[in-house]
Amino acid sequence: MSRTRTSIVDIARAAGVSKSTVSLVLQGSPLVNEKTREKVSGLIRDLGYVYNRGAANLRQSKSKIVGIVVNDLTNSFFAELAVGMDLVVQSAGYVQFLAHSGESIDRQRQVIASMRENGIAGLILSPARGTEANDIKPLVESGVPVVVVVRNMPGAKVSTLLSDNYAGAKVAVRHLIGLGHRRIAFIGGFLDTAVFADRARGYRDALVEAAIPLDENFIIHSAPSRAGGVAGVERMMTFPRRPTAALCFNDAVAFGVCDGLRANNIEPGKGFGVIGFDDVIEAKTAVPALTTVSVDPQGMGQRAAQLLLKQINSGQIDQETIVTSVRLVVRQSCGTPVKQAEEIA
Amino acid sequence: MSRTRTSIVDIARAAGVSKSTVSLVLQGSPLVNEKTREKVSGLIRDLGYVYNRGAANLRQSKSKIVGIVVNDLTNSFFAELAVGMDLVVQSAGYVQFLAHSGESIDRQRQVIASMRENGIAGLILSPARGTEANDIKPLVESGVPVVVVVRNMPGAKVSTLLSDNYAGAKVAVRHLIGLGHRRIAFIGGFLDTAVFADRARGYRDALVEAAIPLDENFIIHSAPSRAGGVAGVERMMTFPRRPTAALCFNDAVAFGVCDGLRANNIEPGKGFGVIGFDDVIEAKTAVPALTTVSVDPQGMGQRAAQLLLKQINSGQIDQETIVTSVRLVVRQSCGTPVKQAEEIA
DNA sequence: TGACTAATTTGGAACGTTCCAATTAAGTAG
DNA sequence: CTACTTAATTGGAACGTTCCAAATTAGTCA
Repeated sequence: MSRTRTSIVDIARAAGVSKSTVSLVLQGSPLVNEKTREKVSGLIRDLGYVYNRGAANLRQSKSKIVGIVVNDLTNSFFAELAVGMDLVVQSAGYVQFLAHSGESIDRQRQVIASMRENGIAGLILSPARGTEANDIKPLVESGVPVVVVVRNMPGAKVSTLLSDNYAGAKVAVRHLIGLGHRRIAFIGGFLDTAVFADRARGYRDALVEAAIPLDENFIIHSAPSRAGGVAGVERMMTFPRRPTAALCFNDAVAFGVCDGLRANNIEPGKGFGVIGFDDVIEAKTAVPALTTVSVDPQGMGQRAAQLLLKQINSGQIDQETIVTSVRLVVRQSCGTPVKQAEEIA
Repeated sequence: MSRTRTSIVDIARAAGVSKSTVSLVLQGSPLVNEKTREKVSGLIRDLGYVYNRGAANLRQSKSKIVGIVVNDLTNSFFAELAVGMDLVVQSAGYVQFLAHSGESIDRQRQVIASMRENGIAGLILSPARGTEANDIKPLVESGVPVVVVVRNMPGAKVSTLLSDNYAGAKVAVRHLIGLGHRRIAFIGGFLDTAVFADRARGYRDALVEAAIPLDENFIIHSAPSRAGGVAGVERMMTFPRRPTAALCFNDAVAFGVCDGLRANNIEPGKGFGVIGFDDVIEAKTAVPALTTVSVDPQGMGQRAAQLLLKQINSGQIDQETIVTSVRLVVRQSCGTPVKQAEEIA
């Protein structure tokens, strides 16, 4: 029950050696004699010493901490994204501050400031809606590498990791067209985001490509959540000539759409084709299993973290934009046979 | 593009004042003259000074960082739990290290060690399966307050926040019995957890209470996930005399059970009653809306964080165990009318 | 043995704060 | 003007590391 935690000099004193030597041992330096190393290591164990990384950080003015701010942790897409980051960050010997902005810009600003005070070596940001380049400008200018994921932030001098939303939407709609659908809706998503714009563009272009006239009513925006999907179906049901299939903004919306359809006695996959976007874990086990554009959130999180760590370690903060490719995973929510192999986009 | 970040002495020099004064300003001390305060504050803004909390922590040997380790962030129950904690932790001016153990004890041990080196003021742990009191003993003994949530850890000298799993299961089963069900299954969960034990006990006792003979086969354990729910139904379908309703280990399992039922052409809520546990966000919007035992994960996270902060601030680490009450939220997955009000347990 | 090289070890200074005791400045009462 | 109180300000030590230049010890060769 020692009141004050034992430090490097306590170890030094106990070992009859200088604090510098203990420090060398801690760093695994080859300069220290095998005998003394053993003695010191033993004492470190016995005295229950715990390294004070804060002190080290101060001295070296660098840290082994990265910040991660995610707009919505309760959305499994982002949760998985975070888990992917967690994985590589931990394994690289770093820890994360991981915070949830809840789509609040204020909150996001606050938490980034707080992380900055605590000395992060880098930041991964999945920005809240409406985030501007200015919001992270001071951080960026102070030389801390920043990686923006999922949503892009025009004007920000940072690296960005996006999924190929345009291509994904396009291939999904093509798939529906290939199955004979002509009246295809696009459901969910806020129109003020770049992600929405890209996916909607892919949707439109695929229709144009097949010479299918575009009905702007068929683009139904709503919250990008399960509830939003249900709401979208409600709206859709009021149309005189209803769509026969829908590409959904994301998987959450797609699940909501399935729920909504059932509430209207339409069985998803039978009377109506549903395609999601993201491929969250549940997409595979849901009934019907969801045909969706796989973004591999966990993999994306990993790549983002790797990108950040690369920049941290190299001291090089170049601003590359990486667009990761996506693939359509065909399952059962469009009524296609179960046995069909997963197709590559 | 200054290479070295500006510090308190830079401000002091610029203001023609001593670093001590600047420090006082930073702390909002009433001792400093209004004029100098203004001058200093102005320079702090202009020079883009950012407070180095690490240095302060070193001096004061305390920190404004708490650690949170969660066993599975991809499970929305835990994600919401984390969000609740995030909320109160941030608002109290703290930041969190938030990590995902993925049910790996090794990982958990590692990450806790790492957090310790980085100097956390307290830890909230939702332990990985099989965690032992020993795993956090050194931390606890060094005087860092620890709050364990959701799963309890016998033998650990820490505060614990649990939901009333026993009562929740009991009231749920009573509800099913009240609806006329006699053959009721309990699906999902690993049998080596205390949570499982408590819920199963509630299940059993409710049956006993109604003088319904217990069929041990009806306790079907499987992974506490959506996939586990599907698997549970598969098993159940092989029984000669099948249950007519099920209490599920958690909502994820319940959703899986619904999926599995549909795959067998049974409509949940019509031919079969389903009750979940937790009341995650999606429970309300799913179709059928899930009748479930509401644990209010977000609220629970908040309470856990409050408990921790209380201990941090008071320096008092008493080990209280709080069992939060739960309530049955009746929705549509047992076929009860939509209009029925939510009942209090 | 002496001189030289290689292998270890070691004092401080430094990182950016806080905090205490002490100093200086400004009022105030006699 | 002195003595005293109150208001502001300040230097320096301390927190636990790292890092550098320098010192010590051991080893080797002639």
